[in-house]
Amino acid sequence: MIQETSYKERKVITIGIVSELTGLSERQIRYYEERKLIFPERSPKGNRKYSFLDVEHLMDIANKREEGVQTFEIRQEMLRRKRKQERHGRKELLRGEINARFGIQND
Amino acid sequence: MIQETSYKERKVITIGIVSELTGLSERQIRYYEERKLIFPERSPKGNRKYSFLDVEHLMDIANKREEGVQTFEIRQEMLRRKRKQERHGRKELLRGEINARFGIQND
DNA sequence: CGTGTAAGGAATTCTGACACG
DNA sequence: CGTGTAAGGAATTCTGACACG
Repeated sequence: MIQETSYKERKVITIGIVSELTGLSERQIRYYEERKLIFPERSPKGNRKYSFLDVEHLMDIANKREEGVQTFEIRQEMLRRKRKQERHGRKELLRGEINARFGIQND
Repeated sequence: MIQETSYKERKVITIGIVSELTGLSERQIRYYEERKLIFPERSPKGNRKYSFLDVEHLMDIANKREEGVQTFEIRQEMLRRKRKQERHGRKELLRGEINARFGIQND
């Protein structure tokens, strides 16, 4: 858990390779970024860098698009899922704090 | 085990990013390839592609070099380790076969 | 809306070579 | 031996724009 971003999350893949990996055109990949579906980092001189997780997201997006789902709908789903996770995260955090004070001692 | 090369082994990182990640110059990285310490794949048009595992190997190589170890020595160590692993692999395979015929039934 | 494409420029990468120690 | 560097070319990536449906 104290790990610094695992392989899956590290942004190290250039757009050309992402294109090969996903089968999407560079145009499409850049457009999905414009629509805020994907968030590459940038190298010092401005080149986009993606993670394996980004690649997986892009493949999910590609599937949704094939089903005719529009980008703004995909975005809404993403945001909904994210908010849900945040609520879950806060709940876990709280559980941890309560345990720390009143829970079972294990040290 | 039936997984197709995990994130760690997939060759998707270009030399510029490997250079950033390892602190080595591109010249050094290419030279270590020439000395057969590292084996990038190539994109259709000839660009080198590395995996995270390659990046780790390069960092090990960098450490060895700082200690003054020469590339051919690093190579020898690599080969020794590899042969040892192969022997181990064959042993495990054999153990599996023996078990399959004479071992405990578990199906 | 989602994607293709031509345009022009900037950054990346490649190879083979010369240099130095 | 290990690494830097300048050289020239090829491939990559970037942005903003026009096109089409």
